[in-house]
Formats: sequence, C-alpha cells, structure tokens
Amino acid sequence: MHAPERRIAHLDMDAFYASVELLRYPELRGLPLVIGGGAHQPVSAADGSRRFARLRDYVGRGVITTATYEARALGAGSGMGLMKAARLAPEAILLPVNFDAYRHCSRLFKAAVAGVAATIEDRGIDEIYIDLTDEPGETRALATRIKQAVKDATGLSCSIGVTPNKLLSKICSDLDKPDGLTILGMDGLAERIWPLPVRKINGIGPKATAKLAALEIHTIGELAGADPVLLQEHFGRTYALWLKDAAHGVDARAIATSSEPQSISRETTFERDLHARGDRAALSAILMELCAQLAADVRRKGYASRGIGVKLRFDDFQIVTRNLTLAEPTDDAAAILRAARECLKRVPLERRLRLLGVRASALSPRLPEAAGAPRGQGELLLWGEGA
DNA sequence: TCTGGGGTCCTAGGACCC
DNA sequence: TCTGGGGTCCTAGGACCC
Repeated sequence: MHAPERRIAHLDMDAFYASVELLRYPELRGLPLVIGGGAHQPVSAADGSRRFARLRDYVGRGVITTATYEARALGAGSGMGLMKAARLAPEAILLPVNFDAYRHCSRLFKAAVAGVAATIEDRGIDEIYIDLTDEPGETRALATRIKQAVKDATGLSCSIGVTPNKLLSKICSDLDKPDGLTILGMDGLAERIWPLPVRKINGIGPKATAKLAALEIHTIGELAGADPVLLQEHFGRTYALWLKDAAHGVDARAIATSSEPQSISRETTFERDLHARGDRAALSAILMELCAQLAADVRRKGYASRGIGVKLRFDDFQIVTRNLTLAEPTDDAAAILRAARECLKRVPLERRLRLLGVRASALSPRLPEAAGAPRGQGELLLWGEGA
C-alpha cells in the first residue's frame, strides 16, 4: 500500500510585468516591448495620446526584467543589459518597472487561485505551486478552471504544468507558453522530459550546465543515463545524487504554504564607478540612504535584525561581503549604519566600486512590547496577534 | 559603456564549549 | 608518540532563482 501519485501544479504568469503594462497601455499590444531601468515614463499629450521611450534612447546600466514575445523574437531577453538590447531592437518600446502595479496584480491572481484550490506555495511575484491532490475533480478540468479564474481576476494569461511533483511541474509549465497547459505523468518522462537540455531543471544553472557539457552531458536523458561515479567525482556526493534524482523525475518536496523571511536587503548600482577615497562623500550619502531604507523595510515588515552586513561589487564584478552579529536585534537606522561602517572597515578598498548594498539577517519578529519606536502608518499590531 | 535588485540555500573553516 | 569527538555559532563566498 502506498500513497497515490500527487497532483502538483506549477503556475507561471506569462511575461508578467510586460503583460501588466499592456493592461494599462493597450495601444502597445503587438509591439516589441521591454520593461527595465528607471526613469523614462511615458508622456501624455493633450489629445490623450502618449509618447513612449524607445530602447535606442536609453543610457544607463539597467537590464531587461521582462520582454514581450515580440521583443524576444528580436533577441531581447530577460537579464540582458538595456544598452546591448538597444543594439538588437532599437525601435522596441521601453517602460520602467512599476512594482506597485505588479504586486497588485500578483495579489489578485493568487486570490483567484485560492478560490479554486487551498494549498498554495508562494514562489515570488509571478509564480506559485498548487497541490491539487486532495481537490475534487479531474486534473484538466481543475487546471482549466484555475486558468479561467486568473484570467477573470486580472485579464492576464498564465501557463500551468501538472505532474506528480514540483520539479517536473516547473519544467512542464514552460513547455507550452504562453497560455499553456501541460499535464504529465511519470510514464511521459522519457518522451517529454529526457530530450530537454539539463538547463531546464530548476537548480541547474550556468555553472553546472557548463560542467555537464564538458562531460558530454547535454540532455536530461543523458544525465539520467550518466555514470554515478563520474558525477560524484565532479559534483560531490550530495549534488550528484540530487542530479540523478532530478533527471529521473524524482522529487518528494512538499508544498510549503507558509515561510518566514531569512533576510531583508537593499542595494544599488551606481551610475558610474566610485572610488572609496575620491568619492567618499557620495558613497557615505548612499550608505546612509540604504541603511535608512533597510531600517524602514525591517520595521515595516515587523522584524528586528541581529545580523548586519554589507555587499560591494567592484568594477571587475568581483563581490565581497562582510557581516557582523549584534548583541541585540535592532530596527534602528543609526544602529544599522554604525554596524555597516564597522563591516566596511574590514574591506580592502583599492578598486573602484560599482555597487553597494546592506543586508539584515538573523531576523526575529518584533514583539509589541519590545517595540520602542512609533508604529508605522496603517499598521495594526495587537496583543496576541502574529505567529 | 555588456551584466539590476531582491532573495534562498549550501559549503567550509575557525572559535568555542562540553 | 600522537593528538577525542561532538555540537553550535559565526563569517565569507558561491550557485542559483525570480
């Protein structure tokens, strides 16, 4: 006697940020559109028409966060520098990120799904896992109902994969994008999954892909058939075993319906590289601003932090971090700033800097009786409330 | 003029304690 | 002459993900 095969869905919103923008600017539908960078808001004319920035006019260090399928066809994809993308698709429309709008749509689509199925794992702003195992109804009908509920609530399409586990569902939600639905059982593994490149597995990134390629392992099927001893020699025991499981579609992870944040951070890339000595005043001002923002974030989310750290990226893209542990948790900007400065003292600052960040870790929920500072606007925290 | 900002998890070594 | 063994905390770096 064993448990019945699970029905795990992975739902991924299609080109989420760009699709949200198209709700607001429907005249852009069908055009290549990328989201990214900072300024360049559209300008409205008196007749109601709008002027949009073109990618070719962009100057700066931003990257594409989302590109419509029309822009992707021109070679402009997520993560690409906007300056580079401008060379490939100069006429593409460029819009700045508008997180408030995306968060709003995110809440709407998640609430819509919750109306159909109860067990949901949040995986960020535009994707979720759903456990359909105990939901009544046939799998295809359930998934179709979820897609329709998302569409009704937001006007947006999504793609869903349903399989016995998270690993396979994540792969499958990507197979039929956009507006896709892929249902797969273990019996479909060899036919549908094994021909795919190893990079499609969530957890195999650029480094592991390159190492596998050096071993002549390119597809998931080749990984499934690879010599376990060879894998262990190159990846270590733990990762090698995981690679084998993944290639065979084995993944027992449960849906996690709740989680606590492990860290909160703020970072910024400068418009130009700065030097610790020559640009001391500018760096100091940036650090103060980051610490103030971080303190506000930590406080707004109802935490205090005992671990404060800094992150620097040099002009050669090398990253260094320094951390320290405080005697007492804090959500105070001045205390965070003091700690961040202590950390910075331990960093050699010869090279020019490209990025500076501050991070709060070792978070503890801030209890009402421990809250010394005034409550933020709109917050309500009562005795007995919270976990 | 390539390469953002917000996260998670893992590893590994040293300190320190029993 | 050789050199305990956990266990936990702390720090730094790295791979990976959205």
